Amino acid sequence: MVNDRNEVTGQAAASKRKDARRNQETLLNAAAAVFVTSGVNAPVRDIAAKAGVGLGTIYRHFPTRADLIIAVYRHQVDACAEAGPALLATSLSPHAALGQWINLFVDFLVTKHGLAAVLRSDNSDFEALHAYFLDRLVPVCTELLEAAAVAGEIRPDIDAYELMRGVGNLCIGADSDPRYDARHMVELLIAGLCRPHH
Amino acid sequence: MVNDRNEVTGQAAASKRKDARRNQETLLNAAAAVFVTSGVNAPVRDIAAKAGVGLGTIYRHFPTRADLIIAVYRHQVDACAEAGPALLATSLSPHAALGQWINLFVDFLVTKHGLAAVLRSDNSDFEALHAYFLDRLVPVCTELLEAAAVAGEIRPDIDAYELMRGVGNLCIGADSDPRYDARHMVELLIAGLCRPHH
DNA sequence: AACGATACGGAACACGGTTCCGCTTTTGCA
DNA sequence: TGCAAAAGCGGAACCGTGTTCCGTATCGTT
Repeated sequence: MVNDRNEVTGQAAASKRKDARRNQETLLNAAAAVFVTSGVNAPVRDIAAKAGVGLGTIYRHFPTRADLIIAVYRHQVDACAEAGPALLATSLSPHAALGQWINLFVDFLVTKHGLAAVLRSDNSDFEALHAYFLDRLVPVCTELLEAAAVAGEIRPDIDAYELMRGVGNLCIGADSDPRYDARHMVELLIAGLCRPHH
Repeated sequence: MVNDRNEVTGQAAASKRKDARRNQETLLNAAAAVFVTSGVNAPVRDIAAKAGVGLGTIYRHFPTRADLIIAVYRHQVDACAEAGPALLATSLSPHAALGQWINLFVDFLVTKHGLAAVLRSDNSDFEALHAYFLDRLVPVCTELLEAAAVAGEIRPDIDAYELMRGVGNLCIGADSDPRYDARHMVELLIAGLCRPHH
């Protein structure tokens, strides 16, 4: 098996034409740059322009806007996923580890203008994005939750998927509104996880 | 003062032409119906069709989609606002009253497919909608929060605006995803409001 | 050098909100 | 009652977006 997986989201691509690979790289960079300055909702055309590339090129490399977003943020999501077990391995209590990990996740979402909103767009075009985040992050969250539950620090009936969605939702519009501090709300939510005291 | 306020969102309109008033009524009903079946994001054209009316007609009565939404839900928002003081006047503890009131708000949001998302759309077209909800509900929430804080039931540093936004955000996509129960997350958030126990 | 496969650019299409304007209905006044 | 101005109406047209399609250009192999 030669392993030149690429499909769309996989990174390594050994077998494509040279210009194709160069363009994909260019696009990823252009997209990242545009996302930073104009938010994740920047028009595809803007990205094409920034990359000096035609629309067709974008859509061959990334069949859909969401695929482009996934590709751009793949690394960071993966990094977040890997941080979970790492935190659990420290001397932190499981609940503290969970808190830290959620913080990482929130940082990530809040940093990318509009990403949280896009994640939750009921627009079916973004199912792929949604799915990727979930596939990667929910298992990690489950692990952390379980550890904290076993340690008796939190209620044992919390569902990771629900929690992730809740946190993700809380981050929507966190930039672009100085009166709303998503971190604060997330903090409250995490506090609410603790066993109700008698 | 003759009080035939109407502008756009006010209901009573004594001074318009008969057909105009009839059409406005028709539109409100058609919109409400379409919102129920197709969600708040139904295309304006669908509403026009349902009402048997041209696009121009909609836009004269409601300069923007958001204005139409406001008009349709005005009553319910007002009812929710009025429920706040009423709950506080019962024998419930302030924190319980707050919980009930938030429940009312959540019910309202979750019932209308996509309303919560629209409320938080960073699309500037919906500023009016956003503003109306806030103007009406934040003061009530503030009152409830203060009462609970004075009673020593919750942390005293909770901002009503932030809380409303948080709750609103948690309700996004609550329908259309059986795995996500917004009420559950809101419950956790409200639990997180309680003074941290030593 | 030539040729087939691969990739490219961007015009064209679908769709949703919004604007514009010529036509119709209502109203107020003579 | 008759009629002109005012108020409304319908819907074609416009704009911004995502996505598709296809003729053309480029690559890499023979």
